[in-house]
Amino acid sequence: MGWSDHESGTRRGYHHGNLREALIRAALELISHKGPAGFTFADAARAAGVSSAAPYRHFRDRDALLADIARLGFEKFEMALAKAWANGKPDPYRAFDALGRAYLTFAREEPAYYAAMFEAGVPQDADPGLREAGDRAFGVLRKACETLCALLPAGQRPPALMMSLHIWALAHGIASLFARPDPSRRKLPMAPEELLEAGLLLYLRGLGFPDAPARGQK
Amino acid sequence: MGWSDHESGTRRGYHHGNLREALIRAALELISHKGPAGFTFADAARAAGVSSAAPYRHFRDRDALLADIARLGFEKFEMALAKAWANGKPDPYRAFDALGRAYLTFAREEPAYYAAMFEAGVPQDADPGLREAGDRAFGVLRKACETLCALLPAGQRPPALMMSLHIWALAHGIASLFARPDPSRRKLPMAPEELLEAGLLLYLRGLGFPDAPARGQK
DNA sequence: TGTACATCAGTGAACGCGCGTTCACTGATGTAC
DNA sequence: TGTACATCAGTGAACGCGCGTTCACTGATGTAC
Repeated sequence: MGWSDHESGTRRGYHHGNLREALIRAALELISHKGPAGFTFADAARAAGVSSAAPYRHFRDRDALLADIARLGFEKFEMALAKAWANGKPDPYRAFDALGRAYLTFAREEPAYYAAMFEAGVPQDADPGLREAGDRAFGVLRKACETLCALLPAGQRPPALMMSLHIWALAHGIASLFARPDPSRRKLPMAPEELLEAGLLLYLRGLGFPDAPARGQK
Repeated sequence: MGWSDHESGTRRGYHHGNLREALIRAALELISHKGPAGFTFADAARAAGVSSAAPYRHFRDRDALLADIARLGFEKFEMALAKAWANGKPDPYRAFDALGRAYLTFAREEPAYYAAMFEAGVPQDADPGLREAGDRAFGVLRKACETLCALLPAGQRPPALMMSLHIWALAHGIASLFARPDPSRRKLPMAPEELLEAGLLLYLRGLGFPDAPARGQK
């Protein structure tokens, strides 16, 4: 033990220097291996290389740590979705497709964040800013739906809020049933991304959007 | 304690007589209040009014109890879905709508079963028959999709498997995001049932099914 | 119908364990002068 | 530049608690004869 790198999250001397972040990283690691219910405050302290009393300097209790992880997760999620959406570039349909893929990629590559955000049962008001962070992430999806809706002739535009809730539910359903690295997930005869893409395509068609081959002709 | 009713799950004398069922009921009660992670074997024993060693006569451990609950849940779920589908009566569209409603009703009214089935992380092979029970429940959905697909002209029929996976994901997404009695659920500007119904309608339209008003004319 | 006996499904005491939490403490850091 | 001091972020020992699990046991039930 002893002296070691600041960024790795391990000890640096008597003062850790970065314990808050180290605890979060340790908790993420534990959650991704054992589920959100399968980690304890003591576990996180041990993994960070500090005594079991040290975490209390940074978090009121285990729930506060989980809520913080959920909030951070929504912030990262928002960034990932916004990057994929890319303000609707190169065109709204392609950007929308990328958004869907980004959703599943996040769920698969950040299962610990995803679990803290959606499955750990963290109350929405557990952390000031948790709900806001969640709303901002959802906002990216909603903005994308608004942009798409605006492509339809006025009078044929569906409510963007309803549309974004449908998309969110479909993506979340696919992510939690089929795209999680978890022993309880279901097997699938196709990639989750393909399933989502096909679902989005059909849903958009139902809303009156032109089919993909027809888009180029516009 | 002493003598009491057999069916209520409480004691009847030295021998409980119905302990296995009583433990399951106690666990369901605990899960619905504290989540699948929030109950212990000892809790269940206490709630059933027996010593903490008694459950070992009926279940290998906590996980075996949870797996049994998940299996029972899938069996009840299958029955609820099959009843709603009613073999496609009075007509496939109406039956399909009822199926969607039944999905959300189950998730809302049996949150403990639903959590054990989908959120407790119970491995698919934890219990002989767990996967089979899940497959049978899914089978109802798939059968309904096949029936609907058969209404379309040959050559325009989507793969029923893909269709049923989309429906399942959408229903599960709505159920777990919006329809659970849980402090972490999101608020919604409409009833989950309406959201699902609208989503199904749009999805079916995307697949080429005629709109609802047009169906009566067929 | 009665008796002996096997089996079953409970008891309750005990154990080790790890968690959450508190506490007085102490080493390290930053700052006023 | 040095010194005194306040503050911060850790330690480690201790505690009570409840869980999981085992064990010898015992009361109740069912059955053979």
